[in-house]
Amino acid sequence: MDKTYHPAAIERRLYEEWEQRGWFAPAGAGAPYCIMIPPPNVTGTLHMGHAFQHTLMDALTRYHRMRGCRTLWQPGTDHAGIATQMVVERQLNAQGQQRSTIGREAFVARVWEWKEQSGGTICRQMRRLGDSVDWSRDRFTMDEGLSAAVTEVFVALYEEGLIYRGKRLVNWDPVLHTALSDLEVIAEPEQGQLWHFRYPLADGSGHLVVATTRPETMLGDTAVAVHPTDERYRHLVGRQVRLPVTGRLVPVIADEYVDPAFGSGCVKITPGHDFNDYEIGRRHGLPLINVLDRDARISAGDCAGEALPAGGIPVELVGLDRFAARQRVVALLEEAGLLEKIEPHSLPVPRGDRSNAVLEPWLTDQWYVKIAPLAAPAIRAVEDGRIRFVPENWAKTYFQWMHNIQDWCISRQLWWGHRIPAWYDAAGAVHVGRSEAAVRAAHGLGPDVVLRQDEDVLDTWFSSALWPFSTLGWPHKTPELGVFYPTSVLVTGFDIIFFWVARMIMMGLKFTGEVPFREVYITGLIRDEHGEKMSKSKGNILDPLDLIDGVDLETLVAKRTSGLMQPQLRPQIEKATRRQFPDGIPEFGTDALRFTFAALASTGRDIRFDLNRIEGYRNFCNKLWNATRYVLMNVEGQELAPAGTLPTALPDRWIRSRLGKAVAGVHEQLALYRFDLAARALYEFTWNEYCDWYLELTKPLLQGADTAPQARAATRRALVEVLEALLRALHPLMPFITEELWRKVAGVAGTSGDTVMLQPYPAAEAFPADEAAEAELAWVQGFVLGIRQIRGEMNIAPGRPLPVLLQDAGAGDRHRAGTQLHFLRQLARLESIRVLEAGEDAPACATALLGGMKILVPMAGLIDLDAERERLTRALAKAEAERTRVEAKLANRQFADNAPPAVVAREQERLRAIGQEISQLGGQLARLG
RNA sequence: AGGCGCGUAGCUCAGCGGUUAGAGCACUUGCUUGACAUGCAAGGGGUCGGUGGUUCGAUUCCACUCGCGCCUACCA
Repeated sequence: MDKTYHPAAIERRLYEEWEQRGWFAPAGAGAPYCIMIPPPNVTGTLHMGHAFQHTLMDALTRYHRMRGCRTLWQPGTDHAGIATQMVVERQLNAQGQQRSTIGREAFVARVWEWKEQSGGTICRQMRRLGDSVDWSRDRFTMDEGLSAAVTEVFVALYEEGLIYRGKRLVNWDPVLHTALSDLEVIAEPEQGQLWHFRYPLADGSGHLVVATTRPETMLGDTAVAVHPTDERYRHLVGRQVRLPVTGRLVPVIADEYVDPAFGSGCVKITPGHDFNDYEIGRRHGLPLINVLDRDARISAGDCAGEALPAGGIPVELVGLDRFAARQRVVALLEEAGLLEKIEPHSLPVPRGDRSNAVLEPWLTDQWYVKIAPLAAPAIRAVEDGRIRFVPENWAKTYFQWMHNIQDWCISRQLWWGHRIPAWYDAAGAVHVGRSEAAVRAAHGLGPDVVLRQDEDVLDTWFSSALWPFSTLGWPHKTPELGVFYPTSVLVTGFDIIFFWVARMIMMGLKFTGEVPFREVYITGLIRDEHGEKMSKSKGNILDPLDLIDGVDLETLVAKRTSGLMQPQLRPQIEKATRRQFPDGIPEFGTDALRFTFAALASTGRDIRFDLNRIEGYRNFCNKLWNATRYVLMNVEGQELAPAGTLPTALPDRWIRSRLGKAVAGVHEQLALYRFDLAARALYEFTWNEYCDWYLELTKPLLQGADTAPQARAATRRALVEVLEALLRALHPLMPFITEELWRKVAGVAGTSGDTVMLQPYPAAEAFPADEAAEAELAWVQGFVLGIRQIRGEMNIAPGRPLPVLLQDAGAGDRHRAGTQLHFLRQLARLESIRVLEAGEDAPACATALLGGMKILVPMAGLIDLDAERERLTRALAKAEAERTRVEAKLANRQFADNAPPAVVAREQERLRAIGQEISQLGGQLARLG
């Protein structure tokens, strides 16, 4: 074995073997355990958030597989409609081509090409992460089977009246030319202006003032609204104003919606271009005028397809972009003397989450899912506990959204996606069915009738919502569906609770009658070391593979600065990257990365990724590697006690007891999804107990001349057995190194099996608690620590053997000093131990306390008297302060009367012990003079 | 506006109604100790954001407050 661990040397080889031998596929007849991967964008790459979640999913998967479950981690990708279409369109544009000129069919073919070309990236990344997904079941949302499920669901919902087509205001992206759902809109406050315009009353008796942030939409105003109780305007309600620029007459109406305190208290109402105005328009039966085209340029104006009522839009405005039109409209009003004032005003501006374009509420025909009937059962499923959120607080977020849920706009004016299964005849009547043939058959439409399929595709999330059952073969009643659905747990981030989690619950319940998963474990979001969200535009992204393999600075800079949406950010990103990683990133290996993710997975919702952490866990890998090296060096080719031999040596008994407790903790924490605590339990056991104490304790046993061969064989057995179990316990978190080491150790341990991943996960009961051994070893540790403390603080060379005297040793102490002598000698580097008889005087010594006993190190030639005096004085002061505290506590009647007796007793014992300590320290100090 | 989260050592984070609040990293000191310098040993460092309350006892529970952040909705 190498002296240090080199992950690159083993990772790929082991993964290939796992995959080739089919070990990821569900096997056996155990209880089913299933996790559905949140499908990443097929043409994307995995970022740190994916790597984090994959680590947790794989840990759960491997853990349950080792516990004998029939375990399926279902992989796959989604087609990411808008994102993918945008990428391919950009490629096209770069070649001087346009989507519109090559046509739909050719374009979709190009997208498929791109998918084939780039789709392998994610699979490669997942393999490097060690993901034990069943690749034979890999699925893609645009696969035939999954597409059939989409059609089936669409038709069924339509036939039940839960999908409808309607002309409504939608969030329109004038750049991508598609409708978006509410969730795809990002509204950030931006600095704008509030324009105050005078709208003359039709009878010439004056004017009223409206305030608006969007002057250009006044071309489509169909009313002015005031609050019904607003005394200033009450008399105007029912009268008419002449809309400037267009000259149309519009009524003054009263509506509760108006806030009299804002602006002038009069609101222009544009039902065609504002969601609130749309509602007001409906309440008051106002006409609806559309003044924008699909590019958000001023159109000639139409009234839901009808001719514009009296008064038109000036020709000079038609065709102007909305922002240019805004300036012209303001100028026109100013020229007409109707501009009262302009105020600066901050307002939320809706932008598309992909295009970043300012969206327009726009009147179009779209398909909607009527959501309330689906939401109600989905709410109940969480309320009654059929689905449990972890941490449970996220249920609140879920409920809040579900209770206010709006109908879901599912049609997108894109070419890449599931085409809507609806056909129109020449008269424009719509027919929905599983295929054109089915539609013709169902409606008796002969071949002479021309049918045209709806041009639109479905929201990508529509197909993602079916993922838990469509991947298992639904609508067919496949065996897998029967075994693995409902799935066990969904692991995902809180950012897609609405997009995905809620919709899966609704669709799952609707189409299978069962919840799609029993638990939802919501992870935090990985951020950079400053707590900033990682994003391409911030230039702070890390590729998980770069942490695994390492990356040089130039490559890293190139990665972070290429393909930027805003190229002007390049210099600052480059500078920051060079500052943060002057030497690039070293190789850490997959296991170190995975252990880091697990250790960071606490309940918080922001997780800062700190390179120092991963470095620490790389060292941990190396520690484990070297511990194994030590074990093998001491065991290989040597005689071992037969398996099942119960250990008798104290260290062997102790480490098994400690392992049992550590393993119990891991089981407990994993059941709670506390990967951080599970990781910590394993880390601390491995490093602080197995390596720091146990391996050191085996040295006198194995290397000392005074140990019987049989005893050595027994210790070798314990050494190997505990390591073997530890490797199994660590495997779900660190699959590669544990596999490599386990294969070396298993043979020696006499365990058969080709792989650790199919071995049983250690049970705590296999290593029962041995409290006597723990107490005994705690005494040894206390002894050793006492000596080390003296050594450390007195600057005594670590190698120098010390003679030690024991004073006030009880019977137990005397016995232990005898039986554990060889351990004390080795670990504390003792020359000799002598027990002082009662009344026997000791020379000047440095002192350590162990229970009632004093451990004395004679000072002659070793110890600085002043230093020891100072040390004792410090300890004494500390002990006295403590005594004061405890005394005060016990003297308090309230405490003595009210606190539980056990607590009071503990304080009394504490007082006794501290009193003893003080007298011992005081005596020792006095002796030093 | 409503909802939620966070604030503990220099940094990143655990923890918890009851001994002296922990870890990793960083820091100081000493070590080529026969697995490991990606290591070993010792050490320094915190009035647990603030105020008030409940309690025998609060870092922990409650209220208020300050600071930071997120989500949903949104007044033209």
